[in-house]
Amino acid sequence: MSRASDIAYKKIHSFILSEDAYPGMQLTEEQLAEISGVSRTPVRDAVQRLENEMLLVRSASKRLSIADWSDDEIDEMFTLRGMLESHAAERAAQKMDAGSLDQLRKINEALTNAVDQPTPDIATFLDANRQFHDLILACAQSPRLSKLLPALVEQPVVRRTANQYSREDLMQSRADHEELIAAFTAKDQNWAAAVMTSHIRRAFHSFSVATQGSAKD
Amino acid sequence: MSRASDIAYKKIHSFILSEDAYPGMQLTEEQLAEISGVSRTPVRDAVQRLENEMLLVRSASKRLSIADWSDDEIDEMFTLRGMLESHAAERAAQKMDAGSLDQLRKINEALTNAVDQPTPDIATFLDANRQFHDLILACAQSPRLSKLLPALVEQPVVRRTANQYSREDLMQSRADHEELIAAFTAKDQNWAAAVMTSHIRRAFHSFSVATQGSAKD
DNA sequence: CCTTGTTATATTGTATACAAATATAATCCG
DNA sequence: CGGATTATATTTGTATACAATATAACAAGG
Repeated sequence: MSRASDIAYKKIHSFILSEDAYPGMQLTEEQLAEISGVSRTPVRDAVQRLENEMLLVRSASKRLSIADWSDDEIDEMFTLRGMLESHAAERAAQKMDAGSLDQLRKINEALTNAVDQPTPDIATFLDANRQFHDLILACAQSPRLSKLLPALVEQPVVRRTANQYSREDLMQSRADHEELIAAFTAKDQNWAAAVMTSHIRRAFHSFSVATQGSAKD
Repeated sequence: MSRASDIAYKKIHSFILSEDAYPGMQLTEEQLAEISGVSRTPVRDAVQRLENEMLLVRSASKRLSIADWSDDEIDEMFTLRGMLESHAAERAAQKMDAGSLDQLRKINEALTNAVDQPTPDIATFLDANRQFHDLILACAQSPRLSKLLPALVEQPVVRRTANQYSREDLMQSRADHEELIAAFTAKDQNWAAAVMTSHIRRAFHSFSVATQGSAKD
């Protein structure tokens, strides 16, 4: 992507993740230009991307605000993500080569190390986790999946809850990844798809519990 | 959407469908501005939308061209569309109300009339077909699905082949729609999803036959 | 005091001018 | 003549100024 509009995208994205932002928050393009340090033109490009990812929403009168998802929408999001990532795993199981398998193993080692700390290193865990899923997506070799999935991963949802994941949750994720690798090694599409489905569904329920818990605070 | 960028979107979209355009065709933003009758600014907005729908593609050096899909990509496209539309039908079966059901029936009547001509009225058929699927999508009440699906429907693919559909194909579509209505009436999610899956898969195979045939010409 | 209509203000949308990047053409050297 | 290299032209990217539109503030009438 181009320079300024890319900067704008990143800056706005991380602003949305920051503490200064909140769901439903109203924003103007000029404010975002201020935050990004570029003019409104590239900001509008970035905003359109973020609208597509549904992180930003435009009201009927074209005003911008940060998305605020209902419980039903989040449920739906995980469901769709589960469908598409399972499908990606299915395809990846067919097309995976030895090099990619090796890389998956390495990534999951890094992930394991991040969890195996006195206090788990969440940031590293999340990064390795993303790499793991991205590599599978790449192996699926479907430009369309690669276009659709990012809009469902929704890092904000992930990050806002990951800190509340228990060590058990993290270890289970690690174990799922191991099983995925086994399925890929066996080139077993159905196995890979099934593991991926439960992997995502579990993430959903961890998420639900975590947010319910925080709502009580 | 806004006025000029909306005009640009429509004009460019129909240009891509027109005879003057062909897959892989290189275009400049200025040309598109010329076609649209507006300046490059709203054209760029429209182009980004069309990129998301993967009708336009940007090369590494940011040059624009009309997408040219491989057989594998088209297969994948129908597969994903099948997954998502089935899911939409599943949700719609739960949430469908009497009014919407009525509307579906009316739309399918119009579709039937279009087919029941000495020479089937393809344009009307396609329009009614789109309305039918759009209404189901609306009933599914999932903003995310509504965002993702349009990128998979790819009207160009539909239109380029619809003229080659036989009357039998069209009648079968009509029958599928009737059965969908029945499934919705019975509020049977599984039934609705299954019918939708085969409906899309059939469309895919009609498409494959049609394009293979035209390739022989 | 509420409602409605009007004016002022803020925000988004568009056009244009210019800067940066890229591709194409021309030139030079081997 | 071929290949690299510079020069030119084309194309995309960005900033800014202005136009259109929506919201907010406020005044007048009921």
